[in-house]
Amino acid sequence: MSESKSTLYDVGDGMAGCGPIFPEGGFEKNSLRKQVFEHVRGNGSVARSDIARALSISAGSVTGIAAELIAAGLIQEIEDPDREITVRGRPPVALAIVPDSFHVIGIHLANERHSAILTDSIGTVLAETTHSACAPKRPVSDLIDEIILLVTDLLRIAGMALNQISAIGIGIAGLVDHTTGTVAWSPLLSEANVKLAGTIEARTGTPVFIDNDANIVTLAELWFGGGRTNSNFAVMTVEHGVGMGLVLNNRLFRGARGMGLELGHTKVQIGGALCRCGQRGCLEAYLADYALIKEAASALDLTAIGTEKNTMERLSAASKSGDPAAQAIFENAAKYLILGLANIVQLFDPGLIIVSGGHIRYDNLDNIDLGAEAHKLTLNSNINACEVALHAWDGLVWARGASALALSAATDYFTRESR
Amino acid sequence: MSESKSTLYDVGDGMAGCGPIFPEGGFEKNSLRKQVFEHVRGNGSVARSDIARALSISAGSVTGIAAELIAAGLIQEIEDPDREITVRGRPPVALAIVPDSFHVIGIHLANERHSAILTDSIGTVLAETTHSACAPKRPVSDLIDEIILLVTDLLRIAGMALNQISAIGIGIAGLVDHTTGTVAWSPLLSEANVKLAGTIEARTGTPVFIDNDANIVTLAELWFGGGRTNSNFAVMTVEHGVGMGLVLNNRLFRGARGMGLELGHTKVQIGGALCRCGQRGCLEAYLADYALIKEAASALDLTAIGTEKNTMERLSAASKSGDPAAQAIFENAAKYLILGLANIVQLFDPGLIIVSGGHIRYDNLDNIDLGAEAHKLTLNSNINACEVALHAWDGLVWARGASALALSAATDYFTRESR
DNA sequence: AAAATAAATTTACTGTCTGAAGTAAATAAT
DNA sequence: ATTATTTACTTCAGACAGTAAATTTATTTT
Repeated sequence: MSESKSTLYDVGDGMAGCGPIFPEGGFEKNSLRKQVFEHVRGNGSVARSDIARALSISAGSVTGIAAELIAAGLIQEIEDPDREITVRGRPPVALAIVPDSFHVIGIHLANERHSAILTDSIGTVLAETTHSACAPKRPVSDLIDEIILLVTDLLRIAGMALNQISAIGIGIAGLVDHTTGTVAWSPLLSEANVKLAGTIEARTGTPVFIDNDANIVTLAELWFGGGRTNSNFAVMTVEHGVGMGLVLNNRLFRGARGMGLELGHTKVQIGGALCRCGQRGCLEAYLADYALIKEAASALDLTAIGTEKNTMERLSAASKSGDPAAQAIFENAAKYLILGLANIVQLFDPGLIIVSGGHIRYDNLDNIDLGAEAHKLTLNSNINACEVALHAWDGLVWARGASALALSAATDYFTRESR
Repeated sequence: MSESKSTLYDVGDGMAGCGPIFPEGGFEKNSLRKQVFEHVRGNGSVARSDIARALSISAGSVTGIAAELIAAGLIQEIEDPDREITVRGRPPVALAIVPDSFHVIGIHLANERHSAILTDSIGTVLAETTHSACAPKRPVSDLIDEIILLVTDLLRIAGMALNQISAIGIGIAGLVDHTTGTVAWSPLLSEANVKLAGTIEARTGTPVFIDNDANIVTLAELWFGGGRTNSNFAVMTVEHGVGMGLVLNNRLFRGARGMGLELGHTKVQIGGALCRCGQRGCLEAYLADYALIKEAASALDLTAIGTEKNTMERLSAASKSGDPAAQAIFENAAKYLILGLANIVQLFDPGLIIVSGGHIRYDNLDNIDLGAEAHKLTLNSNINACEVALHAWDGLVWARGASALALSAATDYFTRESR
């Protein structure tokens, strides 16, 4: 029975390349062109012979595909930076992504503020901007104007034009159908079933892809975070609400009908605490920021002063300075966090759960071995315990995740068959 | 917002063919050979031109593939049974599976009795047998002897030899890793981490595939039950324990590491009722047969007389004849059943949940609109309500599901590329 | 009998990938 | 210095899956 542990990742992983690193000989049905491109991107710089070995394909194929990708301006031969150990034989020639072969934009739309970044083809952020957004529940046309403003601003900062952008990824809170590009419902919109992707696509002439909050955080982990080296992992987000995302086989799992994975609204108590969704016993009602604030309002005198973030900070400070009521609130929340983790393990059995979000800055979670605690609540016949990691991102997570959405689409486009 | 409903399926669906029916133009990456074979099997009898249209492939490919499959003895041209409406043009020639092109065996191993069936390539049961099994926790060698006995018996009844069997599927309670063919833990075995598939394979010289209880019930639904026409559905089983299975895109979902989907041990109450797994608050502890029997023992005088099945029948009879304590027990269980359904909807959002098991014969569940009740416990922004169906199978479900496991493997083998 | 129609087959062709043979560029041994 | 060895890369014929279009086949309608 292996050990479980909680670790706190730094932002970024300091590794070469970006994007998921596919395990050796992954049984992808993808075209070799895409596999080779992704392998180069994932590893930073690799020789043709390494690619052939890693992907178990013939050397001849690699030569041909590399030639095509070089001709298309997507990859290039480089001087191998870390090459000293001279062995016999013809020295390998390292291949690397041409960073400015294409560019994408990632946008996050939220209640208080929108953020957007512009990245090159390896995900390096070339420009970023944040606009405050205070009007909740606006009509679509207003939101579209805000998006266009973000894009214009970003392009101005980067000194680029719209036609240099290959794809735009958008993350938005609510129920989003990624495949159709529709927002079924969002706290930001007064209308329902909005074909947001299509509209922005028409306005910008650029392919647009949208997904919900939890999925883009998960994509951020897969492309730039602790999930890069894991083929299978879950992400649990604790913020204003509670969400989750799942990566299976290096791919974002979107469930049967694109919805689902609403961990925050699974019931953990019959007739339990009242949730903002109007029902009782939702996990969120015991764990999310708004639930803690509600408790804080009755237990302490932190009544409705300042923003949610501000209140959480004060509650956290009170807890850390020894206030028993504040401590009790966090302790109770931790219990339900562990219960949520245990249920994820029981249902999905991922090897790793990344707990992501600003929340974890407040609780004293570093003192708790979340993995071990969750393991206590799962069938002990579950031989391989699940690792639990905490990951405190900065405010750009969502925009980065959204850019991953765009990067992935652009990759598909540029490496598609029979060009 | 669409209506939700509960329906009670009859055993079998009375449709032609067997196996999942893939929706038109499904984006399978499978070889055309397999797609064509599965389309013919799923539809009973189809013309070449229909296949080409349904799968969006060229008529030429169908001709070639059909020729190969006919040469291999897998399919044949038949007189179209229901063909009267004569239209202009060359009449289509119907293709159908050759039923005795290959045969498989499906075995279910359980505490009280083992069952096994022998089927042809379209899943028609040619022979069945049931052996009582009373020794719990035996060493592997004993279980293997029992399996060999089942197989020998079955072959004798069918008048066939082992070398005429293309694959054997085995379903067993416990934690099973389908990919490696290992039983990590089972209530039937005194040992752990048993390489059961490999051992039986060596003994019989036939490919063997194993999976757990819940997955083979799900396979039975996918191949022979109400799930055939649904690409995405979940199965919830309520028996001695509570389990679930999930079909995504016509394929059994086995999660990240082959384990998972342990719905019965997700926690629905912190510090709740004691479960047989030793923990508190598991869904199973409120819903499974053993939990109800435990309650019945204290509320009524049904103390430990007779088998579990017997006790459940008496409890059910008491409830139906108006005993308030018995009724209260079932009412409480129904609440947790609905909670379980709601959590499945919230996490997986399948279009259909099939509640499968003998349990549903006892409760008065036909009076409850489970779909509507579960929908009350989910986010109402979940636009498409989930249908809930009850399916009372006979005792051969598991053996049928196990045979589907074998059928699917045999199909892969016979339709594989470059034979 | 001829025209129309639909099904099935044949044929030429495309794109992807492999395997084997050959070329290039370095180090090691003599 | 020359030759052998080793490894990286390239070239090319060919297998294979699949398509699209022309052709043949079988039937009904006129």
